[in-house]
Amino acid sequence: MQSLDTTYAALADPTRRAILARLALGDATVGELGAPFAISAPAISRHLKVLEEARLIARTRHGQQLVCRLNPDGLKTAQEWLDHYRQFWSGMFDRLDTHLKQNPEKKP
Amino acid sequence: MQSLDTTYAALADPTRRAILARLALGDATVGELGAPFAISAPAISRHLKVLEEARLIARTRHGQQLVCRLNPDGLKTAQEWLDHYRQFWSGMFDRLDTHLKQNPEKKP
DNA sequence: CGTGTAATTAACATACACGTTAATTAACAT
DNA sequence: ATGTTAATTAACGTGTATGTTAATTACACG
Repeated sequence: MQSLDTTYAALADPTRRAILARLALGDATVGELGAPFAISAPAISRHLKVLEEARLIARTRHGQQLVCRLNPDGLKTAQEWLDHYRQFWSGMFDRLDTHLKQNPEKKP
Repeated sequence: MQSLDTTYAALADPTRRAILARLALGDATVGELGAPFAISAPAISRHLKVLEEARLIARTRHGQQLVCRLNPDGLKTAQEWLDHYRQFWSGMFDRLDTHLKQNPEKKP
């Protein structure tokens, strides 16, 4: 995948965002990532699968353990879409500001 | 609301992103927004409600019609969270780059 | 006041998201 | 081989998301 759908859907879950926040501090195994949460290992495994399919993380085997690492690809996708509209909104504010300065003290 | 959950969940739906893209071109009524889509008016209405609760749009009555307008609040929320991690990832790439330059031509 | 148009809410069907426990695969140790 | 640990897949329950059609509210107009 890696569509915007899967990326934003992945980010919509607080557990998955917490996992990403943890990974921002450094790579971690699946077990380490799941430890802070009060949910079962299979639940964590599915969250990681969602994050992987959204290209937000990547996993590599290290002997018996799977080490997880952040992957910028997915976030870049999400951010590029947002940036497109941020630019528009900046323009919108500028025009509003200009308009108010040109038509001061006027009642609607 | 206006939590990250609701914001990203709102962005995860392609119909809602298309509505936002349309609104970036200018304000529009509910009817105008729904016209391009092959889904019923109630479905559009619920999409707009989701976008409104995520603070991605705002609606105001204009006589018989409801005019929809983009609202930067929700997107700012989403973008601030992403920006936090973009900074981290930039750092990650810089460190990787530095490492490769300091240890050139070395096999893993 | 009655009629038409814009939009929402109500009631319902169906699919997917997220959690559980139990069973399975993979890697390592004895 | 046997057992242990790490992690996933299988099977299932339940709530929420998304769509439908039918009914309802809000406004405008003659």
